[in-house]
Amino acid sequence: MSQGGQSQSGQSLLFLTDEQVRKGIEAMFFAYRGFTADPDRILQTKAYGRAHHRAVHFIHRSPGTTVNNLLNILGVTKQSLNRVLRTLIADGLVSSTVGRADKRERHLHLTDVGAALERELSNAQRDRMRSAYRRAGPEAVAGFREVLEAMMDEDMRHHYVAIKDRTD
Amino acid sequence: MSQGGQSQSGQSLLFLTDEQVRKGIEAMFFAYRGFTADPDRILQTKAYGRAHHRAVHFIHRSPGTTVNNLLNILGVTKQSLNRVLRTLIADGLVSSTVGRADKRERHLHLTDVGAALERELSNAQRDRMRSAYRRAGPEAVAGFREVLEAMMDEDMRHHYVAIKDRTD
DNA sequence: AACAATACGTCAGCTTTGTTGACATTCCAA
DNA sequence: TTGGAATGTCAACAAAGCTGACGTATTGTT
Repeated sequence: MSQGGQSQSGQSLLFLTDEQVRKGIEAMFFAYRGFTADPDRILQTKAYGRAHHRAVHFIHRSPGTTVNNLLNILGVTKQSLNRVLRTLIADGLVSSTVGRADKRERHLHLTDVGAALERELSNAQRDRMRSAYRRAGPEAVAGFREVLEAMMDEDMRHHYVAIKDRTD
Repeated sequence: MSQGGQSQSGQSLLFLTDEQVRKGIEAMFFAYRGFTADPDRILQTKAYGRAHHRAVHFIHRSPGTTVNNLLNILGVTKQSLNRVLRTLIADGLVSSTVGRADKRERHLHLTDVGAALERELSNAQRDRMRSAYRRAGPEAVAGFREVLEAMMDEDMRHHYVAIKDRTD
């Protein structure tokens, strides 16, 4: 099942050798570092962290979303998210309004200041993504997305597809 | 520069709209969670964390590597890495031997027990990667890798390519 | 031989971001 | 109407990153 044996099994399966797969793993590791590097640099100057970025991103993405919904998307505990939301609300980047139908829920929106931060972070991250896309070309990008989608957990793919459908 | 305007600019640039790029960003986020989910589950049962996984992975990858070299690859401080290495060495998963040529250096190797853990973690992560590769197909995989490489920081691409050359 | 630089380890203390546990409020269904 | 489920908040703790300071052994330079 290891290196040597598989190299003889024809070209169509070559890309599935352990070595090839492991290289994909490392590519994922190094690329994710680059992926977060630019926003991280910006956040550091503002006493916020990656968790704040994620919250701001998905609130921008789905305005009026509830805490619970955000929880499911981000995959963290509500206590962990709450700490982040608390500072964002205190700093006036996010507004939390009691639900009309269900008063237990809080609906989250970005304020103008919050939207400005979101844009700054997005732009930095998008620039890198865009330049990677340009260098790799459209077909590579299609493959990139296909593999990423196949790599997600079922439930997350659902979130991703839901989002995709809403805005495509 | 936003959604509406770009959709008219011809098919060859369509994939560069803000929306398309943002979707790539979210794909990256969700996929990375899937990417680490399986090893994380295993690690949790053994009182180790993702940091231990990374150390074990790269020691397996480059047997005999020095602490300093590992530091550069992982992009963390020596204090942070040291905490992890200390427990791995104490638990008998990693051996640290004084360098022959330069006695200041410590060369790191996995013990049999360490190699066994590495295999267990790798297998879990590779299984997911392999199945994603299968579902997406060879061309998608090539594109996947191209985009990831283009997304890395320069210095990290160097590490990645160096590794790639050694084993291809 | 003396001195600076390098490689590694460690201590102390702080930050971010994850966790569990306890609790208040609100809604809904028996 | 009352008890359970759901939503959200507060408190305390853990993992893993960080900076800064320092000690020791070794190497390289002058």
